[in-house]
Amino acid sequence: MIVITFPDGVSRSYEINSTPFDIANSISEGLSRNIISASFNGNTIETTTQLKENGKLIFYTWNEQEGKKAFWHSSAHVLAQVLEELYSGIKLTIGPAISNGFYYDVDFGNHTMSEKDFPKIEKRMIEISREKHLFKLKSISKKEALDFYKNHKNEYKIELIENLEDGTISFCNHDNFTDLCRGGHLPNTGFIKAVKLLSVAGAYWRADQSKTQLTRVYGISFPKQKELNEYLELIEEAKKRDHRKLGKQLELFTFSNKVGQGLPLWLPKGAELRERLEAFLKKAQKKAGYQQVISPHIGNKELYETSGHYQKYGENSFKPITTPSEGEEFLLKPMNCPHHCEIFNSKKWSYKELPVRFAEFGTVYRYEQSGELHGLTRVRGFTQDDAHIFCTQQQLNSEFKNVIDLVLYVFNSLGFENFTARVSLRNLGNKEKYIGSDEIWEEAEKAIINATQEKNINYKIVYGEAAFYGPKLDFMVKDALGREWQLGTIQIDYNLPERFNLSYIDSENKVQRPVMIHRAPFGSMERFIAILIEHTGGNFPLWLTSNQLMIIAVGDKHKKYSEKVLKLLENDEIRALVDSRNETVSKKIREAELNKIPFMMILGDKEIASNSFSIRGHGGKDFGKMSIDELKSFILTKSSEAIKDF
RNA sequence: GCCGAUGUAGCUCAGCUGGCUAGAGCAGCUGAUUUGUAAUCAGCAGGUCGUGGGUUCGAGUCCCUCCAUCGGCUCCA
Repeated sequence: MIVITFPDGVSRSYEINSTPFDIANSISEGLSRNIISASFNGNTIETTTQLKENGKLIFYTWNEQEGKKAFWHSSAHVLAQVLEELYSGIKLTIGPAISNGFYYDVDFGNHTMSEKDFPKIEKRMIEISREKHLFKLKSISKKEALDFYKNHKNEYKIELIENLEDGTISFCNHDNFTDLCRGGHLPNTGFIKAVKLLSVAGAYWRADQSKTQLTRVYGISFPKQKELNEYLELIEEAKKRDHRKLGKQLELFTFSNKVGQGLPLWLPKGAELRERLEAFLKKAQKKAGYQQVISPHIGNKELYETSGHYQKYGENSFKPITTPSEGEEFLLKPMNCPHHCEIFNSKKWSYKELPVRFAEFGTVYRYEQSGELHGLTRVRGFTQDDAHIFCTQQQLNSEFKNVIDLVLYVFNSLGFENFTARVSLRNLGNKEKYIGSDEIWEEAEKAIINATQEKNINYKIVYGEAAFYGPKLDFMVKDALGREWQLGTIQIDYNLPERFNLSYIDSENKVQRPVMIHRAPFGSMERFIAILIEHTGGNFPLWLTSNQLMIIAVGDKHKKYSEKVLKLLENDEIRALVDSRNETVSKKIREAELNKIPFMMILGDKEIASNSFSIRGHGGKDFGKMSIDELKSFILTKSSEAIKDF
């Protein structure tokens, strides 16, 4: 007998070699029907794995992410089976589950594959699923595994197996299909009731640009057709919140081929929104002891050679600008830090003056690869809400924590609750990508992790995401379609102070090197606004929106009165507009709705006579009648409730 | 940059296997209407069918080049 412990702490005894399925069945038949996957002592296992020792067992159903993973991973096996069936001689590589669905990377050889082929593949996947083939996992020796794939001439699988240890290798079979796999499958294919292939894309083998480009087929599957339909509807809804679409609709920004790819043009409404956000941050930064500085849009090439940026990025960026003077070269500013270092160097500093914090909404230009450009989230010209803090080693921890507070203040003020904090460290296997000694890096990494822990922020460590000059704490937020973007960032840097020979005089009159913190709570104005648009669906907070109220004059004769009301509101800094066009009230309401204006005032004979005005909220909410004074305090209160001072 | 897809009026979209002068709705302009909580009516104007080349008697439609956009990959100071 073996003792199985369940997540609720209850333990029960079972025959040795019982499977998770047997155990679930002993609890309830319903459970056994729903279990998709299980984990035993922390390892993912099959529902048919025989248990041979005491341990902790967790069942996974479709309701758990783990269950979905097994479901989708199993679906990837079925996809691979169909692809092999339809395209002879292709080579399979890997086919994992992802957060929404699965993909399979395939070397199609001479075959071509496009979205037109999806329907027949989906159809065949469903046919196979209906046949309820069991997923059978079996251990296999390294030699047998290698022989199998040598026979299939599949160099990718061979490479994978060569990196595995003998004794840990398994194959998964279902129907007539076999794949190298470590497990985590459905009991049988019959669970898969609905399949949708989503896209084809190129993907490099082992994520390495120098290796073969494979074809990646993305898909998603569900236990019920209804759930697939709901998922597709959800995607359609999410696409309506796409900032590129709303940016056009709400006339916030545009692009022009004549101006150039990835170079956003801010329209009046977008510019106003952006300036309001800048003012919001400037105000908080002033309280936090920052000083504004201004630096030019170009800098001498030497500046970036000193910083190391030119060596690192020069070849893949905008080329230097030459001048009539022989050998003189300037670069379009790709970052603000070197300029701020030189601002720091403009005088001699005493330890008594530190920390010094230089802030600038600095516009920078980077030649991003054409395929990477994406609306406002990835552009070639953008404005960072940048600042650099120069401090002593002793001040580093508290300065870092203050910056965390500022970032959290910004995120909270804008309703970004679902962010993740990422500690971005070096890829230790690729140290030549980074400048600075190990000691310096370790010190900086320790400082970031300490400060983050002291602030009680949940974080995950990701290797290989550091900047080349130092580690970072990044605040990641998802867009409407679930893609993750880095917004806020805080970076510790011991390297640029060295390279720019920054110094201050300490209390013992000795020359010391300051530490530098780079930070940008928004990240960039462009990306932040893009994500803000997607999170709010274009319904910006009242304190931020350009137009808070639309005064809708019922007829021509109410125009004058409307304008008088407008003046009164404007006196209290309420942002309103008058719509006195020769159109019906319904049409004017409709347009205010489409423009996502938070409040509408209907102004006609009745209102003028009673001196109270009918207020409608965006979406049709009726706020009843208000006097001008009531309306003023209503809007001002609502507006200030949403935003607290730093 | 790479893989795949797409590109028709300011916007959203029709235009079947190549065949009359390229269509519609919204927006715009003009006029009528003076309006009460999500589209008043009529008329007008608006397009080198992304660019350049080719095939053809004939190209929005087929082929090639380039440009841009979209989904990924790679990259992201």
